[in-house]
Amino acid sequence: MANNNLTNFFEKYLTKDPLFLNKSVLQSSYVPEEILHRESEINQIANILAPSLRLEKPSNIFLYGKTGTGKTLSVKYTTSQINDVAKSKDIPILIFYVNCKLKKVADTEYRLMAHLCRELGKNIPPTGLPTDEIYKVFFNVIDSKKQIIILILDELDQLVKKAGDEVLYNFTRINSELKNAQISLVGISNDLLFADSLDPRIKSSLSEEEIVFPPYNAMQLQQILRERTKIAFKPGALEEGVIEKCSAFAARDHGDARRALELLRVAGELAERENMQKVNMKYIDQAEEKIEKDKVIDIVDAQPKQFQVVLYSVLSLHNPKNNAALFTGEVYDHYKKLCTRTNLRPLTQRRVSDILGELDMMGIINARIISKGRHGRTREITPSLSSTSKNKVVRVLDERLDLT
DNA sequence: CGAGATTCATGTGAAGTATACCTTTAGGCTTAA
DNA sequence: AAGCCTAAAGGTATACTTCACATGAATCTCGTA
Repeated sequence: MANNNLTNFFEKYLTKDPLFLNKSVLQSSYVPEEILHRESEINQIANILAPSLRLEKPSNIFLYGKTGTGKTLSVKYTTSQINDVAKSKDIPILIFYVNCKLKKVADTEYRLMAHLCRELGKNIPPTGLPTDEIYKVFFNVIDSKKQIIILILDELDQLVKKAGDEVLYNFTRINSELKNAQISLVGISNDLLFADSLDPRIKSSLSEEEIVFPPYNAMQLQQILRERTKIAFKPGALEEGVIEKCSAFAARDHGDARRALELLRVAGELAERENMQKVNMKYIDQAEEKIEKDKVIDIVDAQPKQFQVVLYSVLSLHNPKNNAALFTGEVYDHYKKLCTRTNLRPLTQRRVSDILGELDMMGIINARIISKGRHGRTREITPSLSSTSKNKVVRVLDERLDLT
């Protein structure tokens, strides 16, 4: 009879009136027909990249701006237009988009190059080849004919932080060795101070042009949301004031449009699940919470086991009542105990120290290095999670780790 | 009382190791003439 | 004799370990007011 219930459920589900017309419009990968409030930035990018259509190498560009200010969107939009023109006129332009943040895709020099070569149809093993070998492959494929290559490196700061700036140096240098093709780089970073940490030579050649993306304000966010909801939702599916609230939420911290859209989408999903005819305010609050939780859990889930154990150690030692900071030593001791309990070979403190640093970079914990004077130096660690998502993370980790 | 010297608990950089994976090469076996 | 397969050799990237040295403010020491 459980089956009957289910069939019932599904049948009912089908007869239900969906709130959404086209949910994909709210996803961050969606590129709308018209991009609001970014005309001047798009124009600049277009101007800079336009020479590529005449097979001249465009200047390298560096784009800055906080998350969700439309950097990626603007670049993708402009380059896809270029691509269209190039296709129709048979101009040889190759455009690559690489997100350097994705682990296992482009977080080291080798992996970035391997990824690019694979895009070009070459089969590159995940390890084993010398890095210059990969460069050679890349070089040869690219230089096989006259063409312009536009290489977009999103979240470039992540790559440089992990792999150093040599990669960029190689890219800027490679142009002088190419006989036929030319590469231009489009770097995207949401860390405004990032460029200062680069080698000055690299910095000057990489940021021949610079564009800064300012955050959207609440009014602009509202317009953006309105445009998208027209396509995404059934007319009248949103209660009065919902859009305003979403944009206010997102404008509060640095005008993040991606966040506003996600908020709206998740709120809609929650409302639909509860068979509501309209999305009202309370779902936005719920959505806010759900998004944070899901995001963290996705990240945590994708981590290697050792990272999870270290995180688990931090979370279980942490006392939410007094929110006292933890120190590396205690975390490590507890971690070792956890390892024997889960039959895992413990890593050295050296490594755990690095792992804590990486967890900090991911924003799951806060780790600040302090000196306690006579009592040495250590990291001062607190989890940076709301208590609900912390509990959920602990539960997920429990499940993951106890199996062994 | 205050300027240095000391000290502690880790941070951090460099170099080394283990593992997993790659290509190349040489030897041995099979096959076809 | 040519062709194919296999295993060994030689090479690399990555995650981790080992070793050694660096840090930086609380605390101690000791000379001086």
